[in-house]
Amino acid sequence: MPPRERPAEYAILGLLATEESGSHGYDLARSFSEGEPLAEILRLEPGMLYHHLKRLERAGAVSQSTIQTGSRPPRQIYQLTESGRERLISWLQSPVEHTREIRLEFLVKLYFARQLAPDLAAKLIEMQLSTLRELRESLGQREPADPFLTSVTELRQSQTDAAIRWLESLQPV
Amino acid sequence: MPPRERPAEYAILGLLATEESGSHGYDLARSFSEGEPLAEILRLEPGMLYHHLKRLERAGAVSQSTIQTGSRPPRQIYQLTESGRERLISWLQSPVEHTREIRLEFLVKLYFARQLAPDLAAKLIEMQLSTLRELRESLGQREPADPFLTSVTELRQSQTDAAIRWLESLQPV
DNA sequence: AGAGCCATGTAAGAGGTTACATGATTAG
DNA sequence: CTAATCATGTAACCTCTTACATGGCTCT
Repeated sequence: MPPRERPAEYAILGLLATEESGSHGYDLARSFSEGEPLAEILRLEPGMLYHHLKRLERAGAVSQSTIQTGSRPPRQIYQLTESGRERLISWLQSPVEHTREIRLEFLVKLYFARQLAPDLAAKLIEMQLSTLRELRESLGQREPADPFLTSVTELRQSQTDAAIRWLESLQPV
Repeated sequence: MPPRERPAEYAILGLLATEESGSHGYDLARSFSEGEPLAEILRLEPGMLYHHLKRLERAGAVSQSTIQTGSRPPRQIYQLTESGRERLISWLQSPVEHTREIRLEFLVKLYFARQLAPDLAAKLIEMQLSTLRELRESLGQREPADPFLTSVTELRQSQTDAAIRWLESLQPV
């Protein structure tokens, strides 16, 4: 699981973190369907959901057990493992590096950080702020010759400024 | 070629639009390599570049001719067709629909619109502004019950506001 | 009786990344 | 003589999207 972002998988871990007794695919799918807050920031079709569950199981982040339900297809119950919980927590404690990742990755982190531990959310916001402030600093120091690249930099600065101001507005919570 | 964005293919068309006599893959690749302004907004490795060229040829947007260069592998010269030019122009005249597409798609449009025809760039900026203003309007009318969704909406509003202000700063040009 | 829910997936394909294959030529 | 440049690609591998397959059960 290590390589990249894959926010969907962490969202699954996040959902399982609040379900002591585990949960099955169809159940998790509901959290990603229309009307649910998560669906506003992250879309996840059944096909991919089941795919991610298999991957997480192979990676040891969740454990799987089968429950017969009579006539229906048997439920695959997934539970967060200790290793899975550690990965989740460590992910929730790392800010995203680019402004464009605020809209998806960071929002997912924030959503679960708030649910699992409010102080974790506060720390996350603080770290994200200092990351973006550093980024903003480095954008300010560029001096491109090309007028087009000047515009590009100005766009990035203004997007980053907006994200910083938004984060600051969250902070007093 | 119709379905989706694929800004890289339009960037190729854009480069060919300023080369009456056509250009070959290796040559185009230079425009996407480090130090070039395009590389700041769009990365394109050789593998994908050649792949796109084949697609564009199949779609009739470029025409291909082979030139023997003695010992080296023969150059494949690509030229923009009339149909290709029409697609490019029509693409340059359509604003992007979401704020997140400003950073890539819109910047590519702006880059080539400015090079090909300044009045086209002015029109593009104007249309993009009205699209984003409409979007901003609709974001302002939401009233989510959930405090988390309120934050999400505030983030989107602030990002859209920043993009609008940036576009306005471009306009007097 | 038919619609929609439960519950799991597979299949096909679009689109992209990274790395490598080839083989001559030119620059240091 | 070695490294980089020219010039074309292929191969393997991911990720995600969309659509469908299966088949019983529940509600109206």
